[in-house]
Amino acid sequence: MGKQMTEMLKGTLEGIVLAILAERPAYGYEITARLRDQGFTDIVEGTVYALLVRIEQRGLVDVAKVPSEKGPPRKVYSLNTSGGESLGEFWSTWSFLSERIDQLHHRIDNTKTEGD
Amino acid sequence: MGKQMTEMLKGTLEGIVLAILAERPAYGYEITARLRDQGFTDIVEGTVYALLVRIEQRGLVDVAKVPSEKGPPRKVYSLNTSGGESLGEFWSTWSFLSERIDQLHHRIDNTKTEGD
DNA sequence: TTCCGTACCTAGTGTTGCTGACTACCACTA
DNA sequence: TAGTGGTAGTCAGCAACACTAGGTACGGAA
Repeated sequence: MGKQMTEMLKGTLEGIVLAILAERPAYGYEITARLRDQGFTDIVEGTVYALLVRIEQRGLVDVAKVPSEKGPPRKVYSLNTSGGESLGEFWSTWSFLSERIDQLHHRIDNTKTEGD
Repeated sequence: MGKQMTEMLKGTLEGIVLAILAERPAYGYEITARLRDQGFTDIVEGTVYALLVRIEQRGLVDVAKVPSEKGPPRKVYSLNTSGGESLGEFWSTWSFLSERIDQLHHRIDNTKTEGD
């Protein structure tokens, strides 16, 4: 997907992962797989794990170790109250940015169309 | 606006500035002012100038020095063909990301509402 | 035993926006 | 003359974050 996507994910990937956890608890390997299913094919595990460490240290998630039949124990993350608030802030920041960028997009379309 | 916005602007601010230049050519100080008018109150001049240097080095803009009555000469930037293409890539990357995040947002709303 | 899929972790790198300065030009004022 | 404020651009250093490119560990299949 390229460099542009990489840069654009900064700041949004955390929100995306929080949102995924808001749907239901999940562990790192699973989150990576879900991201890939949703089209973020280039996201690598290392990125997700580092992100999970960060949000755990900030206390946005609760962690439970669950044994797996197919490998090492899973660290299942679930969004707690603090994480829910953080997700709320993410949505408002995202909305702010999203609205302004969409405004720009439409203004430029008009500029092109009207040639003014 | 906080740290979250700072991170989220990484990767999008360049596209925003390209979009502003697509409306009409502008110089750094003016771009900063326009950004502030549009609600990006915390964006500082240094950030914009550094960004302009980058996109100039990548050949996305043409530059013209125009004397100013009120200070040093202005560097007026205008989007060239290459910049237009880059802006196009920005829109497609943005659309991709935007769609997926909005999908997540709606899914979570449904999760909350239906409580399932 | 070796390989593969699962599951997690880490050191180092590059890009980017911010902080907090600075230079330079001009007009106005004490 | 010196000082102030608005305009216009530049720079060094910092923090945050996604990526690169590895690594460990477990279990089952070849």
